[in-house]
Amino acid sequence: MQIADTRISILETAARLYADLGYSAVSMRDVATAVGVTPANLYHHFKGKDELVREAVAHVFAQKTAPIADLLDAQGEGTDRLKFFVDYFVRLLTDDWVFFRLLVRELVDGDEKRLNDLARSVLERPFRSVSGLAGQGQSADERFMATISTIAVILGHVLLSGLLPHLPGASPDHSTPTAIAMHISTMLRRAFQSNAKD
Amino acid sequence: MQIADTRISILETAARLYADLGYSAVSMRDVATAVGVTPANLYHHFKGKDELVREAVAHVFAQKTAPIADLLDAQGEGTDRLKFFVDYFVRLLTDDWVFFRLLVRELVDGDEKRLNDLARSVLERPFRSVSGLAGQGQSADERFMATISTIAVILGHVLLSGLLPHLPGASPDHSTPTAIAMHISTMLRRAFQSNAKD
DNA sequence: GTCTATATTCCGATAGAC
DNA sequence: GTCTATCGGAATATAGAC
Repeated sequence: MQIADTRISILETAARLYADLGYSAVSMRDVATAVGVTPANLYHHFKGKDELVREAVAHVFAQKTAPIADLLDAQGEGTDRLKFFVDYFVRLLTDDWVFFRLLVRELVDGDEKRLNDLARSVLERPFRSVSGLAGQGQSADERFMATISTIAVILGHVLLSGLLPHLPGASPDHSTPTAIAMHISTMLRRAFQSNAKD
Repeated sequence: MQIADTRISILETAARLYADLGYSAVSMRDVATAVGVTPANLYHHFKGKDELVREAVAHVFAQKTAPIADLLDAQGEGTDRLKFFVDYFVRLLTDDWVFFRLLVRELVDGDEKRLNDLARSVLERPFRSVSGLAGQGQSADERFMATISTIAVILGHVLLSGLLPHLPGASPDHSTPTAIAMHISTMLRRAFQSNAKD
């Protein structure tokens, strides 16, 4: 389309700036300048900064999370669905720096309402899909914790990826999505498969 | 001591505010008011906001991380040092919300220099101590990744802990430090012990 | 729907008295 | 070492023309 949809342009530019610098570090002027409009224009499309932040975050989450559960559910029973989820989720977080940083910012800064929105819009469907993949022989509590651990280890790896070059013994190969995903898959398989007793 | 050390008081108050709200959301006025001094006083003790932020973060990290490696190294060979580390680190992150949030903020927002400082001041010594605990029979690369995974799963669990009540199947017991630490220890033991082949 | 112009508040930072 | 007073600029937000 030739006529740019200003509202969408504002949302995506704002989301990128918020992801990089944090909400409070980005002014309405900054967003307006980056989009190429005046600050007053932003107030035509959004009530104020709070609304712009909320809608920018929701815009990114809505775009990125819709495919996750669909792709998971489409996997046949014969495939390694846990490995598929790990590969997909690692790749999503490492490839889309905006999504990852907004996700972490919401997890750290979000109040109860925003955490609830986050749970329902981003993590609930993948959570349900993964719940059945790990620790089938265990109790409901153990399966719940195993699911959390699966998401946690992926999130933690990506969060630490920027730090790896500064730790002793690191090599560039350790930060690649492929290496991370492969390591996590192997680790989770060992941890949660066939553990009748220990 | 009766005479309050204003500088220390500024550092600790600032660190708490920065942890809760983020660096750019907290003004020098906010810090001064919370401490009970005037904004001009802050500029007597620190060159400006940048320096105050850096020193406040460094102050918290220096206090909290010194005991970690010492305690780890003091553990005898016969004890379960991996379990000890997991218990200690989970407890540290869950009990000290200021430390945890500052850590995550530095991981997400830090530039190369700050990440390097973070690696050396906080994570390098525990990293070395943990490196020998998991996956003894494996290659250097595998042990490196296993160490990262150990820290990652703990970090991820704490990061997700605020979200658990909003996920299906959760109970309050899942968010307790004891339950988290126990689950992670069991998981890591299964994942990294005695894996000659699979 | 986008602009110009502006109101009002808040920001980081400094000068100088005590 | 702490204060009062203040500067110059940037923040969010609004009014009203086009």
